[in-house]
Amino acid sequence: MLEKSHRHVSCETCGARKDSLFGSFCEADSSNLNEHKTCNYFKKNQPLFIEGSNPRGVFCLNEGKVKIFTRGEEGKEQIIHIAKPGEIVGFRAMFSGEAYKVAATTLEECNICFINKADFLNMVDTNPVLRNGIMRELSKELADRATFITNMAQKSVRERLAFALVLLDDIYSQEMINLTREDLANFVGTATETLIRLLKEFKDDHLIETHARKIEILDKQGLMNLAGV
Amino acid sequence: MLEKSHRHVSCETCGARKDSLFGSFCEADSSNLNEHKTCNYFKKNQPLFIEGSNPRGVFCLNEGKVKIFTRGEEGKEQIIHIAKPGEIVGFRAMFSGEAYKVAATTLEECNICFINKADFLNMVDTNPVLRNGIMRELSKELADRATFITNMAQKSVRERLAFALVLLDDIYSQEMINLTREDLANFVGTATETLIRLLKEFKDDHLIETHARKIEILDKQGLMNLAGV
DNA sequence: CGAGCGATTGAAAAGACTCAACCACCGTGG
DNA sequence: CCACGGTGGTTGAGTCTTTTCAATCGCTCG
Repeated sequence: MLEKSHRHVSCETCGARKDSLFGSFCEADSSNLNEHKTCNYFKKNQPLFIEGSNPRGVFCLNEGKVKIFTRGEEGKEQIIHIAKPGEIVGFRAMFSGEAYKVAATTLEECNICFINKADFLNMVDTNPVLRNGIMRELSKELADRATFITNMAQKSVRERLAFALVLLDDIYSQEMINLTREDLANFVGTATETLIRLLKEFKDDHLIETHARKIEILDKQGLMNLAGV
Repeated sequence: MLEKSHRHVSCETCGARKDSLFGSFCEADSSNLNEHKTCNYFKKNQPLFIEGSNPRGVFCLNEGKVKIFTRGEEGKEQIIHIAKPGEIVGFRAMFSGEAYKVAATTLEECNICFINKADFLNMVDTNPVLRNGIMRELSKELADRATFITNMAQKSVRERLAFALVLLDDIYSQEMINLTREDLANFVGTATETLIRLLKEFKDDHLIETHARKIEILDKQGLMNLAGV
């Protein structure tokens, strides 16, 4: 469990690192990275950065989950992505030379390391493997977002919810999906009331079960069929 | 006007190049590029590449426009982007190591140069300015697509159409917007019939005028207000 | 001149949203 | 220990947007 305070993690032994963009780092690279990062504890619902602010560096998730979102006209959040341990958050804005167009906020208590912009860019410049990994990651996400757009445009809310639950099941892997109904609605792109009604239908169809706010997936294949994947 | 056949363009003198990712190329770079590219004529509605195929290189638009799209379940197109002269199409898939997740098809007669994958990647490897330009471009598009997703999720069809017309007015700059109603509907993310009805409303409100299929923007600011930008 | 595609219109149905009220859980402070 | 306030979750009813289906029109191409 997470201590309610700053906890120092060493990059050399960090379990999340091997799944990350830094996964290929040799020992020297890792120890260099370790010297340039700081390690921070974040409370639940604490922002990493907000829209319009200027990027100062990147965040490497060691423990906990973070939502990435934009806001529509009336301030309603649209969640674009939910990042899990091992993911680097905020590196896109390192290259665009612009302020953040998205915001990031913790969904749980988190342990997150921070790497300064200059240090990060320096690593990218000097490490071709890291650089290629980043370019691959950027490209893949671009493709993911094209699919996301198509889903939003062409699928019904029911289909999108089924799709979202399948995605979230992977992100939450061992645990159960644990989001407020509002966050889930903002991920699916619908009203909270509509979301709740559909969840009930899914329960009636034995696709899921709810335990308070947590959602247990009973029939992943059924959800995938419903989502049309 | 475009000749109905292959037309050779030299990179050194290409007008579209200076707006492109190759815009910063010095003379030596340009002439190197020129030696590695081929120049091709494309008919209207001719595919550059389709979903699922393997990337062989990148396409540099010299003249004409190209739609980039994915397909939903029933094969319905969702247009993600419309590329204009100066844009490089298909470079995302160069880095992902995967097959194309999107497809590209010409909307008009086009003159398009092709650069082989190996040559392109070699340029990226050896030219830091080009590389940084690409990383900046990838990052910006990622942000654009986040906005796109939010628009799809939160705006009404009317707002999305207004927004789309403003975007298209920039893309078509000097000319009038010239798309089939179906393509426009697939860009906005709606049914063709709905699109036509809304266009009529916009005409009644003196926001636009139609000349056969072409759309003339009369009140861009009015459209922007409607779109909520 | 006819075929066929793209554009347009009408009517009905469905999906989703809004608004309003109510419930349930949780932590706080008395 | 319990009442209180607040947030998050749930339900109902009515409305509106958007889609669907069907039919018609009009232009272009062979």
